[in-house]
Amino acid sequence: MRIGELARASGLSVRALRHYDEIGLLRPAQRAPSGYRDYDDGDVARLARIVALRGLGLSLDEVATALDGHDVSGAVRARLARLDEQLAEGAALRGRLERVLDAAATTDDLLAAIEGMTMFERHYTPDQLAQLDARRRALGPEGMARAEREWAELIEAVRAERARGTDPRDARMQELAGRWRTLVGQFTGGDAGIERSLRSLYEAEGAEAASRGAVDAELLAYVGRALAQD
Amino acid sequence: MRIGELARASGLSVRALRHYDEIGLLRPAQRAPSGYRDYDDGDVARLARIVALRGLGLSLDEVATALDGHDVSGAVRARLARLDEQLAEGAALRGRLERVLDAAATTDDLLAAIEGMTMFERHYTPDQLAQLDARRRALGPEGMARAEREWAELIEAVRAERARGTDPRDARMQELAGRWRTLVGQFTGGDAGIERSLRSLYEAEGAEAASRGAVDAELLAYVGRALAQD
DNA sequence: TTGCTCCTCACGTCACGTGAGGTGGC
DNA sequence: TTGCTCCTCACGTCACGTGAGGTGGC
Repeated sequence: MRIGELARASGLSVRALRHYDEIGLLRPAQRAPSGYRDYDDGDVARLARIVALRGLGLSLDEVATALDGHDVSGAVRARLARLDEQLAEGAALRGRLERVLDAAATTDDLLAAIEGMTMFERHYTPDQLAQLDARRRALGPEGMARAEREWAELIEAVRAERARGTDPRDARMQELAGRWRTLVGQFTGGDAGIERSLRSLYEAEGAEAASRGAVDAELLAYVGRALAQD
Repeated sequence: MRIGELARASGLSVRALRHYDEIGLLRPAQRAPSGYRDYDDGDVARLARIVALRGLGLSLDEVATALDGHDVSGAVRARLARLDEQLAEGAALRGRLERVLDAAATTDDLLAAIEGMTMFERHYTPDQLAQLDARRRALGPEGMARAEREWAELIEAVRAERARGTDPRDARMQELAGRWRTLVGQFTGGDAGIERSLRSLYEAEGAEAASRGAVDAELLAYVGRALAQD
């Protein structure tokens, strides 16, 4: 059997068969005096196994090892384990892509969202990220929009008091500090680990970057003084 | 900012940054007289976006196009579509791997199962494969074991009648032909498309290969004559 | 002068695809 | 002699890792 015939029969390219020869995976039984490769029945049978194992996503190296060492089922099990990892990673990435597209209308928003997400992922553990995500989903789109509005109003109100020079111990500021605590609690869900990660995020990245420009270090310090009054 | 510093800050390797320079993705703003790369704030900002988009699984080419053409969200959407395809393929492969491992105890069984599956996949459409799979799952493990036993007994009985020279029109063979029809019907579920695919499988691959050695062409012809009696 | 950081080649990776240039078989 | 099939190099792919051999900066 010549190489073109075997290629047609197997659905592989002639180049692929030459490659298998080069790396020693499938050496034809003979060479004609002209130099033509001559495959026999044993070669055809071996190729069938090669094609089968390749179809399961094994590398040529793994195929060679499996066929020669006869631990095919070990190789298949290893492949399954690897595939499961890949699928898990793929699913995680899919979630990220969808969240990014959800969060962003413009290109700048989108890049900001990606960068924010990356920053987030540096400071929260995968478990914590899953918790936060679950809480967001529980809120639903209107719930999230409401939370964002509440934060924006609260920050605006604090900024105004600060501009007026209100003392942090003043009753008006104490009321705002109470609302602040409630909203933070809504975010952390009262989880101590998430609180710690949140603090580390603000310390490492700075208030502006961590809040995506919503607050600055001075404003946060002012709120901090009001919170410290209780 | 020199290259080592930027590498530490970004978490990339020095080599990767040089590579980005080589392909024009991130050219440092300046070179020191010594030839040292000198990155400025703009470079750092661009790198942040590069890292962000790479983290979503875009190729460097796509990252460059997205950043220069400003269609980042298009690129992200395209990536999501590609990822969905990959995940679907991965899920299909996972199913194949599990079925293969389920079906096979020894290495030879396993290779036979893979080759049989590949042959199957050449003759049935994906929809038909899904139907067959659903029917198998509905049967459950005991159901499948029973069906296999029934086939084995039936084939043995037919072989015995043939060896004795029984006429296909004989009542004993007519009874066996009836059981044969029932079992085939159980497999095809009465679906005409699957019947056609089954026929094409046997014609193209031959009775022995198609039945994985359970029957040969002569036995099948003998049963065919009995079935033709009605 | 000694470490440290930087520089430019340039090969290797994986499984082939794609020519280029040449020869055997009917 | 003419197509067809085959042959052997050898480069290109993707995103770098990994030396080799050499030089600037404190």
